[in-house]
Amino acid sequence: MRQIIEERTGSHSRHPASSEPHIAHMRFTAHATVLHEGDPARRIMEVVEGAVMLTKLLPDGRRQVVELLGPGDVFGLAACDVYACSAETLTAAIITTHERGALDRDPTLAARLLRRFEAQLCAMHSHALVLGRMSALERVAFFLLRLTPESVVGSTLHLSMTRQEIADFLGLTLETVSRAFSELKRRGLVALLRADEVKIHDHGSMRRLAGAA
Amino acid sequence: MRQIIEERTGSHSRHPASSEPHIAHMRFTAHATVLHEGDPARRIMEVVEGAVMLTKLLPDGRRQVVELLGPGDVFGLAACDVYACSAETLTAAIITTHERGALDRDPTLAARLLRRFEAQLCAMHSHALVLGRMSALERVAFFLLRLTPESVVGSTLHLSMTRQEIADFLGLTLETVSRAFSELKRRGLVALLRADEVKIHDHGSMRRLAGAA
DNA sequence: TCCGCGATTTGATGTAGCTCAAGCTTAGAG
DNA sequence: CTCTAAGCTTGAGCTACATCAAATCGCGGA
Repeated sequence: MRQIIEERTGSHSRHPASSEPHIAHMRFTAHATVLHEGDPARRIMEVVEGAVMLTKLLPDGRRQVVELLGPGDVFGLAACDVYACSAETLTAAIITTHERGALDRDPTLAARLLRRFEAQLCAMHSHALVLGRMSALERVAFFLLRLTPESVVGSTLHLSMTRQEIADFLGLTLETVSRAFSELKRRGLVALLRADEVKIHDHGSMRRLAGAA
Repeated sequence: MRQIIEERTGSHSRHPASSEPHIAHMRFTAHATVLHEGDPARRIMEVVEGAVMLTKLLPDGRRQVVELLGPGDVFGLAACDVYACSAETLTAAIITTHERGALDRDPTLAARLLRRFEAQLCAMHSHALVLGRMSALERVAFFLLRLTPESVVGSTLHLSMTRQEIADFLGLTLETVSRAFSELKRRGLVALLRADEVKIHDHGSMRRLAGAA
């Protein structure tokens, strides 16, 4: 069905499409680097399948996971001519790319990306509220409720992120994230089947914690 | 030159275009509410002139200013069918609106908005890094360096926001913002001509504080 | 099965920024 | 010019989260 041309693994996949502009889809393993903040921004990318995180670094090494992406989401953006964020896969993933010029030539593509940008911008607005104004417990509750439908298997959520990655997404430390999970468990709002498998028991309380958003 | 049809003042201007879809441009005074979070999302809006802030509220009243907009920036977005943020003018402003359906019909408009969405999404990514990982002093330095060119008069910046608004943008309290201004002044990085007029003396140090971004 | 290592949890202590509480500054009205 | 009120600054103490430091868990390989 889908045209899969290349297989990329590990972290050796820097701006993979730049040298082979004809490639339509690329397959990545989990924990692969798709592109680096600061590299020349040649193409716009789209998640076809899997999960990707966008990160930004400060010179001293502090990291922020700025966005979590699922199928349909767009990345590889640039304010000037270099990528504004790095992108890493969280799971095995399939990525497709578009030439930047194609946005002007292909109105259908433009319309689709426009819709997706709107959704992603709204998600960023919510995230700003989380980062700027919510307590640690509220942030973790919000995070669990916002996990993509893809990560829900039966009634349990599968987190494909470490505590450190969650912490970097929520603007916390890994210890604080861990304590928040324990506190939610202690209060009976969730059960931790394993470190990366969560079952939500009390959706109402969780939603109240997360700001009823 | 520009077609100005309506004059709106104060906070009585709720989704002003919804009942008069033929209106192209609207003029607002400073501190006017352009639209409310949660109202039906009928139109997409664009800042023509002036400055607008987008805010989100939590049920208990905590507020986050999620985005600061200048000429060309787009707002009035919705993840579902209601506006995700409220919008208030910071200065006198001129706003234009587009029917949501026009995005599909008008490829030129779509292309323009696409470019702007990309820029705004990149700005949100930076803002996430600020909110999630920067100290109070760094946030304020970042804020001062990112003020729109419009607010720069000669060599001094004119802040059209109160300490509370800046605090809500940076995820701080107004006291902490005030202390950060005082600290920057004490260190000789800026001069405070008035509460709302700042002159940057040491751009290098400011840029270093703001993460050299 | 046992071992080893990375990830997680938990505990003890430190601190940046929040909260509460005065004063101070400034612009606008009378 | 004086008065007032809104906004700003500064101080003192508190608290949520960070930091530092051990355990403990759990999975892949021998």
